[in-house]
Order: sequence, then structure tokens, then C-alpha cells
Amino acid sequence: MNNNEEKKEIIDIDTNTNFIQAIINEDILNQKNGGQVHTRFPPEPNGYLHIGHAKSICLNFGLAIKNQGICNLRFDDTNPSKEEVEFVESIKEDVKWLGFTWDDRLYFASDYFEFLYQYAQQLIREGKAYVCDLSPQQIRDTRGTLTEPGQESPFRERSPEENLLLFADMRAGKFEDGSRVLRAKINMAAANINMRDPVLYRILKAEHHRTGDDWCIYPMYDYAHPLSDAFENITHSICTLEFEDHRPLYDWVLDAVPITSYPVQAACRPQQIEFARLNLTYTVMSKRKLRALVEEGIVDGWDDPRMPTISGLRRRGYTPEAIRDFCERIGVAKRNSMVDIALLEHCIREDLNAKVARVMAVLQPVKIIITNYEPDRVEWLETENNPENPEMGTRTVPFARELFIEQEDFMEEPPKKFFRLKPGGEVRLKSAYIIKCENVIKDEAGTITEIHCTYDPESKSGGPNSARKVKGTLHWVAADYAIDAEVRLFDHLFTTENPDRDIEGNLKDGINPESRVILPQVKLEPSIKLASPGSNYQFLRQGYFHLDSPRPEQDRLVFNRIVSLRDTWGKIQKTSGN
RNA sequence: UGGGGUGUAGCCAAGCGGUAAGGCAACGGACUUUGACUCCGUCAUUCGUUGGUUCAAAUCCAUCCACCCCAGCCA
Repeated sequence: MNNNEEKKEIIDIDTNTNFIQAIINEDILNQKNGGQVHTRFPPEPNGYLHIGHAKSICLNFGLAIKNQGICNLRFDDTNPSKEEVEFVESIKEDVKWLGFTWDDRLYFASDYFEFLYQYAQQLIREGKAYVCDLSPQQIRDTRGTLTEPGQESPFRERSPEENLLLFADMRAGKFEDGSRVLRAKINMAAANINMRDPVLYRILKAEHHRTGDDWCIYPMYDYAHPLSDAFENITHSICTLEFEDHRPLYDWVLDAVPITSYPVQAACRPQQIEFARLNLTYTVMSKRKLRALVEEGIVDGWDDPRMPTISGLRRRGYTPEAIRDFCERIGVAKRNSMVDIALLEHCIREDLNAKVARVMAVLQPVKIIITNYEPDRVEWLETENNPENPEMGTRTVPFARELFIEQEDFMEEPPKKFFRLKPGGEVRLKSAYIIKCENVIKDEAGTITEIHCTYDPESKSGGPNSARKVKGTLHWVAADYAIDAEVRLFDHLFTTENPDRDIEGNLKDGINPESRVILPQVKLEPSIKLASPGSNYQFLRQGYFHLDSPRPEQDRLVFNRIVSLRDTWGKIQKTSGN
């Protein structure tokens, strides 16, 4: 077996290959770029990151880790009119929170402005770029159409000397915004519109969040990006599908600027590779629409727990592990797709099920009186914190004469297979006793105020006679020991699976009116007093909940529902029309 | 109508000439002091279409069809 075959075998062990990893495997085999893998995550600091960015982050950092390579964090800050420091800080926080590190490899395209300027001068000297005095409208008018070639600019044949002077004057601020640009001299008849003498630099008298007013001309993405990649020795420059048409330009720029002249020692020829961005059912992902949700007050902010932003998911209670697992499972390909949000929900349930403590919480309480239990008696009963993980130990919960159970756990006239409390029926109270419904008390309006039950003292959980089986087990809380809290139930933000396709006009029209339901009077077992903000729990039989970090307007505990438990009974109910 | 992409199950996604992986969802069943979890089972005779090459095609060739992206001095 030769060296290459050995390597191939090692690579083949990794079952999680996608087309990009396949390219990398090939590159390593061929010792392209010395077999190194160096990627970058290059956000523009013009907004908050969302789960779609998480896919890119996991891809770029993940590929580096899997291939013993490195990944940079680079801010693509070439358009000062849209960018702010606030965004660079939140982006750094989100990447870190997701569990990735860039060590000392934090870069900004703006750090390269001087080099980029010098290379532009070089392009001018070589006759590969020229200053064009056409207005934006004129440039548009002469670019041609999808089917017709463009027309050459009357300034296309300016001499390098004149171009150099003009470009220097652009930098010196002698011209108004929009009055001149630097253009690459490529081919106005190219079938690919990006190659029809694209703009390399524009005049923008705007304050840049890092370089202040040092510059009034700024490089365009198509010029800055390939060179930034090259300066940083990026081997695999991964971006989304819409840049496929830009790849020839990416390569043109790299060809036009000789590698030997780089400010750093570079040995890499970066390769642009495009993949399909993430779309999720029941949500929107475009920055424009997310901003609209915030600005129109449809949600509370960028970190509203219903938002698909990283900060929203974090506030909702999603864990980095679950999000990384999700990104791993959705795969990477070139086909435009729409991932079912049920997969994300599966990932968070799986993660939390294994590691989060159980607690009893009655969301919509109704009172139970155990008529044969002494009024002043209280028993502290032991119950497991996590049946999936006995190492998490046990705690005690108080049992007394007056309890709360869930309203929906009692029905006077139950349907078939209702394994809960009903007149004359028995249920087990989790980790406590079997009780029997004896009597239902109502007010004048006919609403149930109390349910009178008796308990079977022999049936105590863990006791010698606890083996007696009844069909249902309910969660409960002792009334006098209950802690009050507010609970926010979250559901899909939109009612339609594909809001981008289905909603025309007002986003509001597509919003799920039950995307947030607030329950102000939830009863929790007393152990919850120990909970610290940001911690996650499973509320028994309900779902996974996250203790919200205190906000100024919050004067009590607030729990966000991350996701409900799977609910087979609820599904049966729905389909049977009850 | 030009150029660039993509079509494999309800949703993702492997597959790269040798007879359709895996996950999610769904549906049965077992277990259950969470109607959860777990477990077991079912779920593509067929890969956008139609032809062709071949002993053999999701894989190669041709044809047609559908969908996505591109005419910013945004990224």
C-alpha cells in the first residue's frame, strides 16, 4: 500500500463526507497547498447571525478541525454605510458561544485597505483597470442585458498615467460620491455579467467603524474577497450558491495580482466552493425580513426566543451542542432545500433529554383535595432528577392534602383511552400515591373549582406495596409549597411552512397568533428556587424549559419553553377531532 | 431568449457502471410511576422525462422538462 492509499483509507473512515470534504480529500491526496486546510468564516458586520450562519460556521470551523487545519474569523467590512461595531461584537460572541475558536486569527478586510489600494494601482499600471466617469445610471444602461452584450465605457482606454492620477484624486477626496469608480478591464461582451468591467472601487464618504475617515474610497467585495483569502493563506473559500457566477471574477482577480507580491508569505491559491444556504420551515432567514420583524414590533427584538437568530435560540434555551448536531445532520450540498424544523426540535430534545433535570410544574392548575389526608400533614417524597441518568441523583418534593394538577389531566366525560383522572377513576401521582376521584366541585358558572379525591396509603412510591399499577401517571405540585412563575410557550413564528413563498406583502399576516402564549400563574415545585438564570429543565410531561435571564420588567421567574415533549396523545386527540 | 447551477421517499441526504446507506417525519408493536425516553418493525422494484450505449445504468451519452441564481457604485 503506498502513501496515498493509506491516507485515502484514513479519510474513508470518516463516514460523514459531503462534496466539499470530497474535494478536500482529493486535495490532500494530491498534496495541493501542501495538503493544508485553511478556511475562514467571513461575515459582514451588518446584522445579527442566524441559524443559517451557524451552518456556515460549523462547516468552515468543522472542516478545519476534521482535517487538522485552521479557520479564521474575518469580518468582511468593506461597506461602511451598513456596518457597526455592535455587530462585530455580537458576531464574535455568537461564534464563541457555538463553541468555536479562532485563536489569534481575527482579521478584518479593512486591515488590508492599504494593500488593496496598492494592488489596484498595480492593475492600473498593467492596463487591467481604469477610472470610469460614468454615473451609476449610465453604467447600468451600458452593462447590457441578460441576452445583449454591454457597451464599452468611453473612459476605457484612458492611459495608465491618467488613471493613476485620477485614482489618487479619488482617494484624496476630490470627487463626489458616485461620480467615478475604478473598473476592471475585462470584457463588456462576456456572457457572465459579472465580467463586464465590474466595479472594483467606489467613492463613499462615510465613516468606517474601524478606519474612521481614513478612506473615502472602498473596495468592492469581488475585489477584496479573493485577495483577503489569498493574504490569509485560505485554501478553501466556502460561500453560498449565489456567488457561483462570481467565481470567474474571483479567479480573475487572483490571476491579475501576482502571488509573489503579497504582503505576507503566501503559498496558497484559494479555491472558491459554493454550497446551498439553509432554509427552515415555518421561519424566514433573510436579513431584510428578520429586521422587519424587529422594526415592526412583531417580535420583541433580535433575541426574541422565536427568532431564528443565534441570540434568539440562545435565549430560547437551545444549546450549542444541539445546534452543532443539527448542522451536522442537515448535510451540505448544492441543492436548494428546505429543512423541516422538526429536525432542529429533535436535536434539542435529544441533547436535553440526556442532561437536564426533571421538575414538576403545573402550567394550568386545578385544585385537588385529598379528603382522607390529614390537613396539617406533609411528606417529603424522594424523586429522581433524571431517569436517563441516575448519577444526577434525587430530590424531595412535598406532598400534602391540597395539590394542583393540570386542568387537561381531568375530564368529566373522557374519551376512550383517556389514561388520566376521571370521576371514579384512579391515577398515580408521580413519585407519590394512587388517588381516586370521588367528587367534582363547581361554581355557579359550572367551572370546576376543586376535585375531591382519596388516596391509597398503601400505594406510596418506593413503599412495599407500590407495585400496584394504574394506567396514568400525573405530575402535580403541593398547593402551599408551590412557587409561582410565568411561563412563555413558544411555537412556530409563521403559520405557513414556506413564508418566503406564501406570504406576499405584510409579514404580519403570516404570523402564528399562538407563536407566544403567556401563562402568568404557573405552579412549580419548591426545588425550583435553586434554579439559576440560563439553566434548562424538563417540566415533567410538558417539555423543556429555560429560565430566562432577568430583565428589568421581570419581577419574578420567567421560563421559556424551548420545545414541547413529543405528544402522541395530543396527536391522537387532534386527528380524532376532539 | 444569454450565462451559471440543481433534480434520489413527505423533508434532508449518501451513492461516482455491479443491482437504492443513514437521519427526521409518519405508521404499527413492546416497555414505561413522564401518553416522554428506549427498543423492535414498516416506509423508493426505483433515482425529473424520453431515448441510446452496455451482460449490467441513479451513475455514461443524447433529448426534453422543472426549479434556483445573475443586469448594486450590497455582500
